[in-house]
Amino acid sequence: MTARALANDIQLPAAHAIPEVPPAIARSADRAADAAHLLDNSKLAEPCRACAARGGCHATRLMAMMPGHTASPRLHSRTLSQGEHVFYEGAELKAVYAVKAGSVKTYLTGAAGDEQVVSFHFPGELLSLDALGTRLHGSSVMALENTVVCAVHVAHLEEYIRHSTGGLRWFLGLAAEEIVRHHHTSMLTRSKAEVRLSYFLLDLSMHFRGRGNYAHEFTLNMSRQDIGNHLGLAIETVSRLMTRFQRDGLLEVDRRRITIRDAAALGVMAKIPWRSRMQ
Amino acid sequence: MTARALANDIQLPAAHAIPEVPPAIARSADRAADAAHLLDNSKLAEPCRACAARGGCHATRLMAMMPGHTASPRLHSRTLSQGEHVFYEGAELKAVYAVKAGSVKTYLTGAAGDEQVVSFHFPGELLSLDALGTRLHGSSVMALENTVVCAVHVAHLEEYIRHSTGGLRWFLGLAAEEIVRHHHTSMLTRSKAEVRLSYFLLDLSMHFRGRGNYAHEFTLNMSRQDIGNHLGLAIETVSRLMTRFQRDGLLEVDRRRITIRDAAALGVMAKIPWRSRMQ
DNA sequence: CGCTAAATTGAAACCTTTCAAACTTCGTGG
DNA sequence: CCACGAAGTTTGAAAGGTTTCAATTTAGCG
Repeated sequence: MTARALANDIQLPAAHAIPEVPPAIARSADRAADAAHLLDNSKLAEPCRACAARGGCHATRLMAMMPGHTASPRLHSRTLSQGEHVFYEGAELKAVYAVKAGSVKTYLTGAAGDEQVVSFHFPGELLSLDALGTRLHGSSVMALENTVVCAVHVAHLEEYIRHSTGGLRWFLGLAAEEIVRHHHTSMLTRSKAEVRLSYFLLDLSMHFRGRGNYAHEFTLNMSRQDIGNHLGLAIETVSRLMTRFQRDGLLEVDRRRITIRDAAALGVMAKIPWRSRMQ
Repeated sequence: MTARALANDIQLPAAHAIPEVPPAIARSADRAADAAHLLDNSKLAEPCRACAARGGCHATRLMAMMPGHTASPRLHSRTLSQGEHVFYEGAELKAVYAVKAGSVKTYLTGAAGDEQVVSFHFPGELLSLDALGTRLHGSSVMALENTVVCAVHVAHLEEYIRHSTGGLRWFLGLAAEEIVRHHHTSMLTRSKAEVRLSYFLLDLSMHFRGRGNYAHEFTLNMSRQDIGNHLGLAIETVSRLMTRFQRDGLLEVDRRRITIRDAAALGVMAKIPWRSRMQ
């Protein structure tokens, strides 16, 4: 692998610039997280309300199953700065995490140290579901900005699914949703660059709309590098397409600020079927 | 969309050559399946034993939860010929299906009638998990050869997860496995054609090995068109790569019969990490 | 045995990546 | 508060890989 190729990969912050992060390090990081519970909730509750408005916020669900959640929920929360990790691939699963505020990226590390951004996650979404089988994290999660995550012990999750009303249905729906998302992204494999990027932007737009924000105006929390890596495109291609989309009046780009001007045309380009959740 | 582009899409058999299959049709097909239970089990049991040997056969799990499974399991089974559908996208979910014998492909239908092969499934695997949330099938499933599927009512599945020992753990693992598979395939998005195809062949090889068959010699149940569609490659590219792989001594290709000659080299080409389940 | 579908092979067009360089932004330190 | 350096982004030009178009060969089926 050339140095050029590596340049398109994720850059770990200096403190974590270790070729292979040993499980021991990751575990100690998790222990630190456990110690950082009993956090101020005034700020945490805010994004959850936004999620609840949507009715599909998984974080709210998880909050509801925490002991004493109504009055003053004692969450096992953790704040992260940009670049900090929630957990590393290979680490032991100690809890399922929900994003409370901010945003994160999930990525895999290849044999050659190269990395692949699998997905981005926003408030209300769960993070470590892929570890429920092996009990080892199959991916790493890094904060894209100042972020708050909430940890729920797996035992609590299992109890909730097994005994709570609607808990099982909730989880079945969650699993199904994950698979459907997989199906959608797999359609991008055969698509051209413009389809991938337009789909990505619209998907993001719908995410923000679902959270009660403007759908046509938002800021990208991730770098061009992350976008390109995630979509399987060179960052130059992403940049060029952004420019072209703006030239064609589809959207306005100001650094990481995106304004969608012609959502319909963008939808046609993304080849989004009507039945899809993004209409 | 040009006629040429459509040529790479799935061709429905004449009997089903309807642009949009109405849910009514799909539902009647499901009803026919329900009527076709009480099937001969002598042949059905065989692939299940093979799965049981592996220890991870979901069909076996599901069989175990059927009433009276030990002596003469009364399975809601259904036999399909090549080209027949288990269910169509948009149809109401009536049961979760497991492949008992044969093989199927799962695909989505786009707005323009174009289609995308999402995955292939073999004995022991479950099919309609993506419908557990909406209770509507999010994808269509077609038999690639003479195939037998077993239907398990969702209520039974839920009861099993909730009350049976290890049932929940089993399902959590299943969901996690699905997500991990998603992660792996998403790595192919940014890969070149040779990586995609070599990964596909090795993945298939491991599938067969897990089922007690030879890992280095197997036959492709699907057409080049299906392979190309699934991998996001033109069928010509698939064909050319097959030829090249053979020329380079990586494998031998005789029509749909594949013999892997140099699995190590193929693994290097596929960039498979050591920790992966495919070693 | 002939027809039709599937698969293979060749050549040109197209798209994306790669290489290279300039430019902008942001954080840090003077 | 400004300057500087590092990182991120944009833009151009050439190289490479994949698709498309076209034609041929092979296999499957009635």
